[in-house]
Amino acid sequence: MRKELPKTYEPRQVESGIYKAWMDAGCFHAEPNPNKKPFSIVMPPPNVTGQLHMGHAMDATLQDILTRFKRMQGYEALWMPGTDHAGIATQIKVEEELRKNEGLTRYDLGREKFLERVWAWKEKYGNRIVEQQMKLGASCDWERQRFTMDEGCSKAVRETFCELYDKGLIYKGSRIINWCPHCITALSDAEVEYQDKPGHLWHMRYPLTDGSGYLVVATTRPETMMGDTGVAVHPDDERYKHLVGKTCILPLMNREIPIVADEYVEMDFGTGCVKMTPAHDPNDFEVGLRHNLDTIRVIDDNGKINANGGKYEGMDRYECRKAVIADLEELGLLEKVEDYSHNVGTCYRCGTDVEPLISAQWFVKMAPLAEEALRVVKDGEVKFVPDRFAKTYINWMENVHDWCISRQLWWGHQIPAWTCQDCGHITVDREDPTCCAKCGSKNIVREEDVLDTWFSSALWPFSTLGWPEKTEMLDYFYPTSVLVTGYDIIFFWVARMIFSGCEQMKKYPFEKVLIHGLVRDDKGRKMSKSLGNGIDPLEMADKFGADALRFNLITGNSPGNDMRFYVEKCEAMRNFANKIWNASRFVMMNLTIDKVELPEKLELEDKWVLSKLNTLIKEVTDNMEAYELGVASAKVYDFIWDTFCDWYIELTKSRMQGDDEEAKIAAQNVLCYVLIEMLKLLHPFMPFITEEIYQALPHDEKDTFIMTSAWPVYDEKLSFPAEEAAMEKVMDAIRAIRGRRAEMNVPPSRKVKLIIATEEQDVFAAGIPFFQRLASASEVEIVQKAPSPEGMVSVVTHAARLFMPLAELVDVEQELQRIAKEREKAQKGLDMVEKKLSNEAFVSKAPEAVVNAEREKAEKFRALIAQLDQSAAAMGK
RNA sequence: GGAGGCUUAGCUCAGCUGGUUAGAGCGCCUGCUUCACACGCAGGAGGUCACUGGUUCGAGUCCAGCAGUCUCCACCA
Repeated sequence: MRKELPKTYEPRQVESGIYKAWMDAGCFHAEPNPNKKPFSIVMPPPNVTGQLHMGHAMDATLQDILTRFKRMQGYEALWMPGTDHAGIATQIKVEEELRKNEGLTRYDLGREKFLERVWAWKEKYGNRIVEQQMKLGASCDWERQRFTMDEGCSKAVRETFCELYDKGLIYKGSRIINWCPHCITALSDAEVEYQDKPGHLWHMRYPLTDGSGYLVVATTRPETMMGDTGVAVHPDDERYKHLVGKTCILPLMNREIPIVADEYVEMDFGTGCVKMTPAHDPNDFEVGLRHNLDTIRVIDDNGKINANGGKYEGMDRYECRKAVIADLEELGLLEKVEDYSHNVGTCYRCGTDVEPLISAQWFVKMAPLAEEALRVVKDGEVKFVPDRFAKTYINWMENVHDWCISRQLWWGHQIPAWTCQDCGHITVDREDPTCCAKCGSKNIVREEDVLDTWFSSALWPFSTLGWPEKTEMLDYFYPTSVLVTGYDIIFFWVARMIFSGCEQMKKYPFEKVLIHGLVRDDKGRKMSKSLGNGIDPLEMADKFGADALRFNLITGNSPGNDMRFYVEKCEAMRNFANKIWNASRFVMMNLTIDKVELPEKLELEDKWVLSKLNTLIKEVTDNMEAYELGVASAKVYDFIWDTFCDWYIELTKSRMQGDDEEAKIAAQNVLCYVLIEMLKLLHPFMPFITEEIYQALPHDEKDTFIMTSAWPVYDEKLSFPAEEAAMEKVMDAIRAIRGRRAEMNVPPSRKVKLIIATEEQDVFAAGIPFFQRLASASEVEIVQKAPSPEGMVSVVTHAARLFMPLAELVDVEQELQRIAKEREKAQKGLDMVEKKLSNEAFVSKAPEAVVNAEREKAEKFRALIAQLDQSAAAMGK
């Protein structure tokens, strides 16, 4: 059963096997269990088109750590996985393939055939990202894996749509929306990214109809002027007051348009006259409504000028811009051109400039939904970690506009609405209707559009648990415990899940939202395809191990903050894994026990390490529960490397390599015990190596896997503060000797007798073997009274004076100087502490524990100074 | 225009509810083939915690202001 371990840990050789073993044993599966408390996370569904990137890796690692931690704590822990159909992204991908391979467009195939192709594509590639997550060790309940367009989710979408429609919270209307001429679909506000782009402000003359002159309007978008249906000025603007109510002539179109007064106009921007294009600008649209202006759309769905654009018909919008300018110039109507940089909305999928245009679309009425969604966050029922993101959320939710949910795509949930060709009534139903609900006509036509992808993801926390059916899963796991995601999708997703949960379930979807930052490259740039600076997480996992990658991604960074990815850090974490590996090899070397049991008689060093471990358990648990995963992992790292490897293992060597069988077995037991507990604490972070080692160690029969074993708990009986302090005194002395020897270039191979003068003879007596092994002492003598310093190199700690007969290295003068220097340092420390203690206010106001700690500190300094003085005095002779 | 983050060792970052002699990784310097590990061991150098005030017995940590920097939201044609 016990395996021989190779000298270097080879993650590649063990990871997939371990993962398979977990899967085969059904370790990740969760079921409603009345005897356990539920813990649940729904995975942000990655796009089926997606390739795993560092952001996914971090997101998944965080969720996996939380899930594994809670599972070990005895919760019924569900991590619900799935993928997103990703409307635009997937459709574009398949369309591209179609064009490249067969020279066809989706229109050539027709809706039905095209959708068959997309489904086929999804079947072929859609699971790629899932397999990639498995490589990282994601402990999802894969049996429950969902897809936003599977039967259940589709049912949830339809139910939600119908309910909201019936409540009047979904409506169809003609509004100004954001249109992507490349993707040829409407977008929601959230899907528009604004970029500062250099442009121009063109000043154009619009002649007055009465021939008395002209107005000058300033615009960044001359190509929309064919759609102008008015000019607006500010009501208080003295320059133009006399013109309000009159008309002017729209150049190039020779259309008479009214001059209106509206407060929207800023008097001191541009010329104070604004051309009104209600069909292509949201502000103009509002003004148009107030003044009854016509709405003339001049740009079509492809971004080309339509028939309303007169002679410009058929031109691309930017081509048209040039033509319009040229024509105006020729007519002498272009007054001037200024450079002007302004924000241009672009499509978050393809980067094309978004065209605001008026269009008939479906919307979710947000104001009523936002109310409860705001309340649950403001009242703290849903908490953001870190909580500053609650502010971001609240601010957005308070200013939210109606959500445009219709998309002119084929891949997605088709809107369940049928328009009657006879009476115009719209029938919305859970079952496909055969006739108009109002007039009974069979002449009804279904909406072509599909819903925004985020409409279905908004339902994810309950649709994946079976809603709209009443299921046990829903009962047990909803609301979910925590949602983990990046700050970049708070608006897209988190906000929408919250109001959807509140509305459909009458209960918020999760209690906590753990927000993480972006993983950037080593120069702090966003990783992106176009920059080519992305680092493939799987490549890193392959090279350094999934554990090293995971540890890298969470150690030493904090929630909500971006991090930079350094390959070197992966290396360091790989080294850490190897360190654990070798520590385990040491423990297993000459292992003679089959069962781990703490011995009755514990040595000083045993109590020291157990006590430290006990503290670690408490702290790490607290940190994990507070979502301070980076701090928790760093503490485990420090304990393993420093406390366990650099000290405890070394401290056990004298027993391990000695002749006392009983002592050897005791040491083995403590070593094994501490190692296993450490591995448990590390397991959520580094699942593979901890499992691999656990399998090789004697362990509790009922825990087949470390991943199913219980999380360590703080144990009062294993707390030994006195022994901890005593051991530290010995360690201090060892460090001091090592330092002293290094300073004088005494090689470790040169063993020297050590004389320890101390009041605490018992403590140091227990440390004798350690001085021999770790401080190159040939023999150790413990005395009460210091020996003559003649021919001795000495070093002092607060608890002891240490002497080494190294006559040829002794330089009394130098020695005295060194002592003086150390004394000065100690005195400084003492002064500081004494100053505090002599401060009446400090003593009376600070907590007793703090004051006592200061007193102890003062004692230590005094002791150290006393020792130094004795040494100096002895030498002065 | 509004909101927020960041500023701590040469580099990248931790530092949770105020009490440490301010930490880590990498890098750097000096030793070491010590029988778990050179993906290692021991020792060391390196920081007025951006700046200015305030609160407090006590501030890297809280408050105000200021500078630099980054991000998000809104947006005046």
